[in-house]
Amino acid sequence: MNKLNENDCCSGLEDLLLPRMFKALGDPNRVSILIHLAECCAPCSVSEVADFCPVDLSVVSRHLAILREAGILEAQKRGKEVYYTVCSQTLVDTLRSIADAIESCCPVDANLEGN
Amino acid sequence: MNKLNENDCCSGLEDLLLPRMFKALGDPNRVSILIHLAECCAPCSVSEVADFCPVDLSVVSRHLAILREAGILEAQKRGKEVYYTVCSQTLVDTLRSIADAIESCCPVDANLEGN
DNA sequence: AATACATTTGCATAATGGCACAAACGTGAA
DNA sequence: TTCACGTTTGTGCCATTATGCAAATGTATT
Repeated sequence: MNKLNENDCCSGLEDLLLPRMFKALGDPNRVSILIHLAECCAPCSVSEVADFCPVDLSVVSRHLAILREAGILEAQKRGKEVYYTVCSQTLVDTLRSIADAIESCCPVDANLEGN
Repeated sequence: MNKLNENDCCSGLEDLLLPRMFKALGDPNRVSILIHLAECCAPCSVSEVADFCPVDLSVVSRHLAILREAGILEAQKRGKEVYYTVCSQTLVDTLRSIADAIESCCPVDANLEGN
């Protein structure tokens, strides 16, 4: 009858579920930018990304910055242009770590059958 | 030199990166609610969750509804109370699917070494 | 039916976020 | 230096959202 058994199995979750990262992925335009960059498989400049986005170039620039600050994208300046790429390894590792933490905490999906 | 090789490797990403889900995880209070429910490992009523949240009970009720509509939580009514639990299996599967899709698209983290 | 309790919903307010436009900044070339 | 180009930043507008409080709803008990 341990109704509130606060085990610390999900201790890592607090460090993984960073609102900044999810906030960055909470906007449709940013998601489509991310997908575009992932499909591109090559660094894209701000202007190139903007060609695929229905919003102003300045807005795209801000979206890219938000994704970069969230650790989802990486930026590299080459001359006048700034090229963005997906931090795929970081992103993949983070997502899997979150999945592992949740799984280890709530093993068999012990959902609403209790009590 | 295929600068814009639009391969469809990440085709599944569009169906996985749903803004509603990430928007739900983009709020600090909702994240802490989720972590609390995960640590609880047992269904929690709205009032129980509210005891751990600095905001009003009505706000907690709304947060729980948002997480439920995002497919992150599950609700079950028992008498006067509503018990929430984490849809851990769904959540874990979704996160791993996203990770797999990104990984298969951008294999070795082919980041900023191109060109 | 009347009451008590848990939750949800209506409403107003303050904060945040996305957007376009214009101006500023940085960089390379003439 | 002057210029053109790519990007970022300032600003204002509008939509969305988080919040608290009060009222309404639902549910079991008396």
